[in-house]
Amino acid sequence: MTDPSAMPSNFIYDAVRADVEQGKRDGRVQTRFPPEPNGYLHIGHAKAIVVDFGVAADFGGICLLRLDDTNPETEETSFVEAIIKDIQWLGYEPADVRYASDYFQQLYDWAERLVEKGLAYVDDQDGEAISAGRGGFGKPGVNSPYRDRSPEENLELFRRMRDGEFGEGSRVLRAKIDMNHENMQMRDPVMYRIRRVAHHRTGDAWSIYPTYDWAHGQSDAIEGTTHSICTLEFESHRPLYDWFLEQLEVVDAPRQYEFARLELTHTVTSKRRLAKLVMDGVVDGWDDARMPTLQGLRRRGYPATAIRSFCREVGTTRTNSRQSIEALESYVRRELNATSQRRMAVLNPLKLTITNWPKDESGAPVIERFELTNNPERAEDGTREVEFSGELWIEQDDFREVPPPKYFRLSPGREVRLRGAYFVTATDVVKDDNGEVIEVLATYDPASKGGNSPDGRKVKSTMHWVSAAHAVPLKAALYERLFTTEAPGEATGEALDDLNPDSRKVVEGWGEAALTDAQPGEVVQFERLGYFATDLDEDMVFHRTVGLRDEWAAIQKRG
RNA sequence: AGGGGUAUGGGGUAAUUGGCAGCCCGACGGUUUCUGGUUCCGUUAGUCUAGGUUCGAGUCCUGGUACCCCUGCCA
Repeated sequence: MTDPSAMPSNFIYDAVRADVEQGKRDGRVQTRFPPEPNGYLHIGHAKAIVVDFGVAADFGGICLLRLDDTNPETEETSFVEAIIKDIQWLGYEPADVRYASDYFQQLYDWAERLVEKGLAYVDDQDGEAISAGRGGFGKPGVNSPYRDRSPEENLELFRRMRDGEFGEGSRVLRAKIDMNHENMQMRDPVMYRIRRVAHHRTGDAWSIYPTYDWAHGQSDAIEGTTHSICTLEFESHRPLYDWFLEQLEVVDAPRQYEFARLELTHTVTSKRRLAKLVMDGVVDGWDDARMPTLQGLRRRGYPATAIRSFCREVGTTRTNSRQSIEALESYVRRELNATSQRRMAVLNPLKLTITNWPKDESGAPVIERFELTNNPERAEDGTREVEFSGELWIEQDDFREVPPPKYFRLSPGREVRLRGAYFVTATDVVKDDNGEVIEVLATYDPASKGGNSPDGRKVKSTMHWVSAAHAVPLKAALYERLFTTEAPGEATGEALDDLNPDSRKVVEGWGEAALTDAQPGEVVQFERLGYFATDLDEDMVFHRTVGLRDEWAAIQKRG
């Protein structure tokens, strides 16, 4: 069990702690993460995973993965595989993998029991009639004309439903509760419907399928779940959850607790809308680095640890709220700053020529090698060797012919440091026919070798660079927000209206040779440019994970 | 309209259950720095509202207000 002082402070932990201290269920704690295998996991699921697995781990209990596969029309085995992988990537290992479909027989037997007790009946009405009969808010419902069938007749009809004697949609099994109940969920909810669709696991074995309400609590009970944690929209289902377990006389029944789901600015988590992005070709796929799916975030280079600590930090409450995407990014930066290797790369190259750079006997420019630190936060990461010569690439942003106020980088007459190498002073520029600067001429101070001047003079800026003769070509995918508005979907009701056409831009640049050693999926910091993840598939393509906090950008913004 | 929930600085979230409103993100100012990154320090600003109980209220009571969820044979 985790040290209590290190545990999150919220109502769920309070409830679980109270149960444990009172010795309920022998102090056992068991949770489950119950996704429907009809799509990929996204950042919203990450919070549920962190809560479900976290509570279990903190109290020395276990957490199962249960695929809630009660609707055969939308579910696929491929999603199951992806879900398991994503959970493991996040850093959790389910104590067991179960399926609601494992319990179809038990669920069916229990349903017969309710029929026999007169607590469930077969309704021959169609969906429209059932809906109409349910009444409305403040308006009572009316009993189905089939509500008072005898248990014997119901049992016979229910078995014939199971045996596939009736057409799809022609009959349902409903719980017999109260058509006048103030809670709509209690107005004789449907427990089984007829579906002549192959199920991804049970095939054609069943022609009736349990609904969420009938399957969920009972599955929890079968598994021995003690605390069934779900999101707020299921709150009104809780009385029904309890009712079923009570009628079945389950001892030590699980209890349901609801928390607010995670919402993020600039982020869509509706499965329908994400699917549309994929279908319309707006993104390359579910693992496109702009997608909020766990696969997308992983491809973008978000560390699983950052996602986990973010989810812990936002907490578990019953208050609907929306987190800013910047908050998530700040966790990503914190993690990456501590762990990522530093490399120099130039995305918008501008040539810098050192006019007083020496040549060797053959007339070729001298090549020097410098040892550069891999990570200033972590000395044990060591150094790497980088070639330096008189022809370099620097970032276009790092030079201004006419420097604005507070601009510290290179401009004519100003001296700056090339990181780890020399002090250089810009002396002149070369322009093209349009008057654009295409080359900067500079002189270097041989005494400043290694990056410090023996006379102790200071420079205000240190810039990154790559040697033109030694640089390797690379591509970088730069990302802007996929959605322009803060809360897509709110203004128009349709997220896709707010799409940002410039959400991805690919640029070609130059990087130091050491970048070719980066492992697929590894995130490196391009100094001053931000964090980039090496692509898993393509050669020398980097995804921008997040930028650096940039004070100069803030100065510019302020004007 | 009926039922169920929720309200704490700009955003998020705590408060030993009636006892000094704390923390994270951001913003701002300074510090450190061979990354305008990082570090460190500081500033800013809050209990939805109107009453009530109390020595004392974010917490309890009463009345408002705002927002969320519920009328699938989805989950």
